[in-house]
Amino acid sequence: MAEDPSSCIPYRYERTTTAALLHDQFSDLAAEEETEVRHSVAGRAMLVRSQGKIAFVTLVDSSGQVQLFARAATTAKFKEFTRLSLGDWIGANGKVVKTKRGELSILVEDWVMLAEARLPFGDKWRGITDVEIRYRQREVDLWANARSREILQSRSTIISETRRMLEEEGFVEVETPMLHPIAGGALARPFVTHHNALDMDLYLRIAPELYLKRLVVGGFEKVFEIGRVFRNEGISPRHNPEFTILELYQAYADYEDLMVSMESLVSTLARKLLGTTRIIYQGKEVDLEPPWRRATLEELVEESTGCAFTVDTPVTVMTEFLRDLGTVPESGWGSGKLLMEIYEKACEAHLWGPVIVKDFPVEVSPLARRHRDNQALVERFEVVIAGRELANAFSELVDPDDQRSRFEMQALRHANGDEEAMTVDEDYIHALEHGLPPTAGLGMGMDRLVMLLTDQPSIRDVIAFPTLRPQSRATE
RNA sequence: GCGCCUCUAGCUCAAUUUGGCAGAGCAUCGGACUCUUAAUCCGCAGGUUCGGGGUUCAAGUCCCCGGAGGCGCACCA
Repeated sequence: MAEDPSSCIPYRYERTTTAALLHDQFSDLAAEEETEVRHSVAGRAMLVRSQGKIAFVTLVDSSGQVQLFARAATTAKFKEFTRLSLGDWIGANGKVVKTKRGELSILVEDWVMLAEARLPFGDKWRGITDVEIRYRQREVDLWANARSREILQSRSTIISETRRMLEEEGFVEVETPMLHPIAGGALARPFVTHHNALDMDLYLRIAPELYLKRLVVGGFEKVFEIGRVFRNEGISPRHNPEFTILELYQAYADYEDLMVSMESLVSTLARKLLGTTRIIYQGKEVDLEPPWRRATLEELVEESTGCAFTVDTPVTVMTEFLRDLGTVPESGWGSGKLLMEIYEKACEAHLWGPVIVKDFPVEVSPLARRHRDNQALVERFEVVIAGRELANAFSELVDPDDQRSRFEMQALRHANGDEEAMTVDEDYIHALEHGLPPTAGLGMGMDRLVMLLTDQPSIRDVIAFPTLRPQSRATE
């Protein structure tokens, strides 16, 4: 039997405190004061300052950092201690003291190597900035750059707080299939995979929407799911092929109810995370304090273009206008799609928000219920913050016949080459025939919410392992 | 997919508008140092300047081809 080469590394280490706890408990210690309190800490040696017969190491753990103070006379394996590399994991034990300069420290008596960092970790002051390393070797980025850790920590907090708040409101968290026989619930190109035993193609889900509403049919009056969805589209600072979505459905409610829910959810998260609703995103202030501005899509289009376009505006007029904006409309686009395009081209990016944009054309909303006052529109709203769509919600379409004709319209487009269009989902229509009560539903991109609340310009910074082009052999 | 920009030591970056011996800080390695905070000081070592071709007496620098990445546009959340 070969000997375990890491036999000098212990299998466990019993630490008695963390960096943050030490600072909490011993902040009023005077400089040069030595306590009799003994503690064990563990973490990574980030800086080593060796000075002859004494040495200092800055130890970093997930809570923060604390200094280790070693003396040749009293510290075990002192010589080895002074030769620690940046990044080595160690456990150290000793009394809690403050140095002459007033730095809280563990006066190390005994310590043990927990893992060696064999590979270099970059500039100790500037960390790592090369995106190749930052994203491809995320473990290096995470410990070289404290901010990267903080962002992922915030992501975790945002998602768990969201979950907690929804549960408090009586929502039940559920899980629905990731593998769909029909990719539905959103307008997007899916990833295709194959099931061997059934010999059938399956699609990675582009949205959990249809299954969640089937659960409402089944009697779950308030459900939500926080999970990954997959869309086979380009990669950009705001798009990752897999991203995390929150979807929730509430029976007996309409889209007006969800506007209030959104305001409350997002502003509460901001207060929890940042202590304020007045946040800074990329140098500009956004005030998330409710109520948010509410305006219809048509109002906003008029505001930014000066033209009172509606779904009743002749197709030729809007086509002409879009051409002037530099967009070539496709032949199948009706007035609703054209209006939506004008909004997205001329309007959305300029809305700093938060703005609740409401009442969309029925043509671009195949799953939303018709507006109670205008049959050409649907009761749908999007939340726009910092020029980006953060959430999309509507009063759900509950009528199976209307749903079928909407699906058929989509299927026609799909047949004409629009790969993002839906196809007819008979199982879903069947479910609606069992009766979906009045229901409101919402989808929110959690990654974008994290970007907003952590002031990050790129979605890659809020995802631990973002999708990257495979590394080519040429660079290896 | 199209446009703009970037690539130099392990890391972070220099290398004059107008080509002239490829450098610094940190990290590594050797040494000094009993209160440091990116410790300091002395010393050693460290390079296919992304790859290939061209112009030139001379190319990191100029030109062409290719590669990798970033940003913007487009689709979406």
